[in-house]
Amino acid sequence: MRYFFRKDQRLNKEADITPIFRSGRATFSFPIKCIYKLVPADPPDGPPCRVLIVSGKSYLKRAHKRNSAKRRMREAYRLNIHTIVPPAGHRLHMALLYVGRNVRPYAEIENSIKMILRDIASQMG
RNA sequence: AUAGUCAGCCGUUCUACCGUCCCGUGGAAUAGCGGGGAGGAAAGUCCGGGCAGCACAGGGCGCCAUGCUUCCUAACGGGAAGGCAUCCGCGAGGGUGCAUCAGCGCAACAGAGAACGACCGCCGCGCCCCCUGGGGCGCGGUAAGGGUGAAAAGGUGGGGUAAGAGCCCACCGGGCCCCACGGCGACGUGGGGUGCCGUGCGCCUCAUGGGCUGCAAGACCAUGUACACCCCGACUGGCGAAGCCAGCGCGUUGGCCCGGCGCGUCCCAUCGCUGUCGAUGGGAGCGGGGGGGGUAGGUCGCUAAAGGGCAUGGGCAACCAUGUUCCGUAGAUAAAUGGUAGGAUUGGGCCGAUGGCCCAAACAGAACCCGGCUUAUAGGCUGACUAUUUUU
RNA sequence: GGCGCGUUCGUAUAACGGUUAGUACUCAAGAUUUUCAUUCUUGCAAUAGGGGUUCGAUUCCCCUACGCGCUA
Repeated sequence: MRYFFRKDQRLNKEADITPIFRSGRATFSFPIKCIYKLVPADPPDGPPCRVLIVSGKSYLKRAHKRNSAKRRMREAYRLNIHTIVPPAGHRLHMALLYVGRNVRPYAEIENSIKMILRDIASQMG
């Protein structure tokens, strides 16, 4: 099994991002909040999931702390996203929001990501 | 040895595996291979430049910034070396300030008075009263004494006087003028003259500099919309015409003025006595201004530059010149530079202590690029110097 | 990212560098009323933090923290 996470698996267009926050479903496991939405796969040969990783300035004031939180979330996502397979013809768009007031250790963040992914998988199944 | 001052530097490291951004190569491919990937402050955005767009003939006023001297620099409100005053420190050293004062303004409360200073006090003269020493009233002189205040009109002593006062004299402090010497200069040292003598802040004045906006600048492609809407537009005279000149009006350099520059077009209808002329109304076009609509995707700008190291020479130094050096070079854009495991290093704690175990790893993350300043920073290193104690 | 602005009692807001930082609402106590409300009287309560200039700083200057706006 290969774990990778490249640019095309990220959300970077406002047209994709706004619908998630407007009409997505939410789940939460401290310190991460997740908002996700199933969309039709168009074009159909893209990746199965695309993600937006956010650590906001209102929770972490210093830039290096925001960077660190983002990197740990991204690493945990990279190693665990293969556990989710969206239904055929659909793609999963999700936003991971860091809402802790300080940066937690990697093991804690990875555990949180696993619980969120399990929750999403059960709701889709 | 301890405590400290100044200047400069470093600011964890190695291996394995899994990843990520850029460049090159490669290819069907997002496979593979090779190379590179945060800082001394990347920060605050406080100064100065480069670069880009807009505006621009030039001048004056205003506004803003700076303000001892000489130098460095692309430039600076930065830096270096100095000068003077003042404060802190035993000291090595450190902090703050410095153009001008001709004129003008302010100095709450307190106090007689904050600048044309008489409340008390001291002294003189006139009048009155008791009566021969005082008291009261009036007119003057007086800044030596009092208390207030952040600040009270140079200080001490003597002469002088009705009482006093730089009113005069000696010494001291400061200012101004002249001369000599030293220094590029700020200034210093010495001599002479002059009785010139309260303080702080601000305005004013003088000199120098500054056009405005900032890479979300700006250029191109794609998508898409609205050739929509509102406001202003004016001509007159001279020369035979074209055109030129003068005046007038409008617009314009983002505070204002002068000045400069640009524009002031054409058609139709009606009326006026012929017309290529005039008036009124309408329309079009052009110019200028206002206000609005759409896109939020991509490419360029974009990273090698006032670069660093070393050597030699110049300079007290900041720095400059020459030579050499495959020493090195992030370029992302909902935004890469990371994660895990093990070891080393440093610091702290505990124990059965020349070892073992546990914990921790400063401040902090590029967003167009440079030069500074300021602020944050665990711990450590180097050099020069100071004070105290001990030894030789 | 760039540019600009602000921070005063619990809340909203004033201030020429100069009394004990003012005003309104709120809050507390008292008076009025059989009681409550209204009204009246009295009181509590603040210059974001740190330095500098000044005799004296909410005000002027510098640094730090926090908040807000504009900008493709």
